[in-house]
Amino acid sequence: MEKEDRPPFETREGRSAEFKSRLEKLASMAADGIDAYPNDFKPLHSAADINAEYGMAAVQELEAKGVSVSIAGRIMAIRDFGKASFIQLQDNGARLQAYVKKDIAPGAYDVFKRCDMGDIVGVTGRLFRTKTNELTVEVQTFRLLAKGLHPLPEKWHGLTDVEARYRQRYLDLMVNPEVRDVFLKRCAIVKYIRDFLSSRGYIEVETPMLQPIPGGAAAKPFKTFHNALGCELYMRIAPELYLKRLIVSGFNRVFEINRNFRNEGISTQHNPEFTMLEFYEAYATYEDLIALTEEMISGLVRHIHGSTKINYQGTELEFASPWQRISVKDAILKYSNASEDIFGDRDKAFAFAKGLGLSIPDGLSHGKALIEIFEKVSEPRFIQPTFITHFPLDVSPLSRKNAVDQSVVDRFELLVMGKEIANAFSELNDPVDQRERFEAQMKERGAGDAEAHQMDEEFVRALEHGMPPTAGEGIGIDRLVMLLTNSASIRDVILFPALKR
RNA sequence: GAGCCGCUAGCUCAGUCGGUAGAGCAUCUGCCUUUUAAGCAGGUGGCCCCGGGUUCGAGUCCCGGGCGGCUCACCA
Repeated sequence: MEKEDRPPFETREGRSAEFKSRLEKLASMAADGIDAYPNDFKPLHSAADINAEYGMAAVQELEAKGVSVSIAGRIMAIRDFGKASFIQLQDNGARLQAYVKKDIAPGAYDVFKRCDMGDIVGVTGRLFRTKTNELTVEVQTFRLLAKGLHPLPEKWHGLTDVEARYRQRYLDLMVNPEVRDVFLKRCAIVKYIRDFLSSRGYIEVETPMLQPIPGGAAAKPFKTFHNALGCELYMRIAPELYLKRLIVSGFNRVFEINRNFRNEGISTQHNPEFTMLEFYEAYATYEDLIALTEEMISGLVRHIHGSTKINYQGTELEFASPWQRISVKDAILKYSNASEDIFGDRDKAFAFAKGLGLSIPDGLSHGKALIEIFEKVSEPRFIQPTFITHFPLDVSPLSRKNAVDQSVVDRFELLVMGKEIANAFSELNDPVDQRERFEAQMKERGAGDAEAHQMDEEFVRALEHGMPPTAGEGIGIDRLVMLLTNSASIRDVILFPALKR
């Protein structure tokens, strides 16, 4: 909409009575020469520090010391007594009460009377304890630092409308402390992982998000266009092929924590952009990564929860290692009445899959059919952390073949609550084999599999320069955070999840 | 993409059988100088998501659409 089409700011439709009343207070203060948005107030203390230092201090101790503080924060509650008021200030997630009395600081009181819930203010004064023993600042000076024009969500119920919480996440974070906690935990989780890998000699890198050929996973990409280059580019679906180029380059251990983009469905488990950790270690195998994964994640769970046991949506999960291991084949045999010959005979696999009610296109590869069967009969059964190993060759075009059974690869997926948390394999570093795998993928692409991997000549060329034997792994950070914060939806661990409009 | 559910005041929610649209909090006015969802009295505030239809009359019934949630499908 053009500016001219809009009614003036003050009278714009949809503005609440509160909004207008606050604008009037702004005007009244402007008339008195009070700046509603000054930037020269420097708080010397934080609410958290004051609580930590004096939260336990006795009344006599406070009075003897005469502790003066200056803090800033958002007014979250006002209890007004006419000529004195208690206000709750929220500062960086911590709260501290302040007491504003007319006779102590008449000027301050005059400004305060034109402040509202949600305004950000700065106060100075001495600490004391109220009758009910609450640590409180007796306000000597009071300044408005930023006027809020909208009322806060209701103080008791908070903001519960899910859509409003996602669209106006700042309000959600402001008034729902448990939401703030989720994102603080997310930060701690990512930091732990960074520190863990860094301490093992991994270097953190950033590789392209805009890629000419989207590779490293099977997924539908977002397409975009670069004007100056005059070419189509894709938002990455995985960083894998670039990280392996770095292993070729001589960085023996690299990792990246960053966004991937997949143009697919949205659900409680899927957001179009999501955060992935990928790490690659030269001279390691997928077996080494099993050990590393157990150590990293069980350590992480202990770090975040103080124990390796967590409760996720009513289910007890035990992360103390070692975790269960089972091959795709054994998992199918264990949880279905499949006969062993479905693994050697494509037609039998298809017949069995159809018997399960799976609709699989005729062109599908044998291995893909087996994975469909696995996902249907076995995957949901793995609640406790479990490594699923030895995936079919043709669903793993970037993995190294198993030395004993050439129909499977040296790969594992980590399942928790029946959901994939990690995916790792010994990397394919034979450029001839890699080219053949890509060619096989292109054939499947031609047969109608839009997610089959594309040929990436530049990547093969890098392998042709020699990549050391390497193992690599990807861990979905959002899903890991969901587990560790007991979140049912991925949107609860993403600050601004994808929404329409 | 399909099925189910939701959308009413700034927020949280009622709204019966189709008959003048409600409460609590917030806000405004008055009283109140130790409150803890402070209290008391009084007031303001509505595109009932949007568009059609049925009806004397629609927040309510019917049809279509929008946005969101959950489940399923796809995917990590």
